[in-house]
Amino acid sequence: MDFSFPKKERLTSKKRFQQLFEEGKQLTAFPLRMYYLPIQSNDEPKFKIAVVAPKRHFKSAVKRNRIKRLLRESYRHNKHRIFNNTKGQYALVILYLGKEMPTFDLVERKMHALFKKFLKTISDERPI
RNA sequence: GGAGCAGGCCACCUUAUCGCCUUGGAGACAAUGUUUGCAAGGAGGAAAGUCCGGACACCAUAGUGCGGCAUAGCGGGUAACGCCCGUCCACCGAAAGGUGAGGACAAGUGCAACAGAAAGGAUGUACAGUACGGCUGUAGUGAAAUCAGGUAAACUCUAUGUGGUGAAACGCCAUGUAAACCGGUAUUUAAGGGUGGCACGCCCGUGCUGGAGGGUAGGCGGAUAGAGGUUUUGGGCAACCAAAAUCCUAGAUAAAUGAUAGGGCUCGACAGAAUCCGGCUUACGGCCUGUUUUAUAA
Repeated sequence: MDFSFPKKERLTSKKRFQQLFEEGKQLTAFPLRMYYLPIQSNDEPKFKIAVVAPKRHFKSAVKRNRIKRLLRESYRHNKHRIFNNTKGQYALVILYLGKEMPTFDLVERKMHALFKKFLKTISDERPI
């Protein structure tokens, strides 16, 4: 299984970010929230993703870094779950809504739940 | 040992697995990019606050004068400083030691509780002296009573310094339509306008000519080898300076340096580079050295 997380799979365009928050749909598995939006691009990978820890809740840069690392790590371990079961390309943002520092275990469990929801919603949206 | 004072050092370690960023050289695709595996490197003492000082870049809204602002014993260090070192003085402390808006009241203006006749255009009372002039001395209140009085973290004056903006600066490339955009040159300074608080000045015009511009948060440069670190020698009380040898030590851009599992110990605080340096300030765990004082209680 591919556990890598190269730069190409990251969401880096500011334009995309704006678009995602304005037009994207959201799913929540507290304390995680996902924004997603289908995209069309030939030379880009299946998913482009970014993680966010708001400054509002965590003033310390060290804590924000820690949360983002946990989220990235969790995504990296679990991305095969959505890679292998979807068609089309998506841009994703995963937001941490909580106000307390999470443990890795909690983030893992919530990430599973979030992906499950995501897969279900995607297949419902796609009448074949 | 207790209570202080000064200075220095460290910033959990380690193994495995899975990952991230940069650089180097190798292979493949193929044209300077993608990809595969390899090697090396990968946050701080404060990276923080953005409070001072510079480097660098751009802008006549950049110049000149006034104003404003900053600094303030004396001497030295430095690229520079409001920083650092030495030293005098004042204050705090039993001491080690610490603190410091420490220039000028002999330019002008203002202010001064209580006490006191009177507090800044002085001169009342008593006594004594007398050149008989509120002229001299003493007493009395007060921190201070005519003395070149005190006070400038009072206005003020003196000396020195000071343009503004800030890497989202700035330069280049790509995409792409016309005038507006920029440079050169000729000519005119009339009205009006712009301009960091004011004045002067400066800029804005038109013709010709050459180049290509606006908008875009695409890419590259700026951008990491530097007022650099370490050691030795020499100079200096010191801050620091000079010479030689040696080392290369993050460079991201929605932003890398991590996650999990095991082991160990003294059980890990504050905290994450963003153009780069020198300081200051604030947050904070631990260890060591020197030194002052106290005590013989365990």
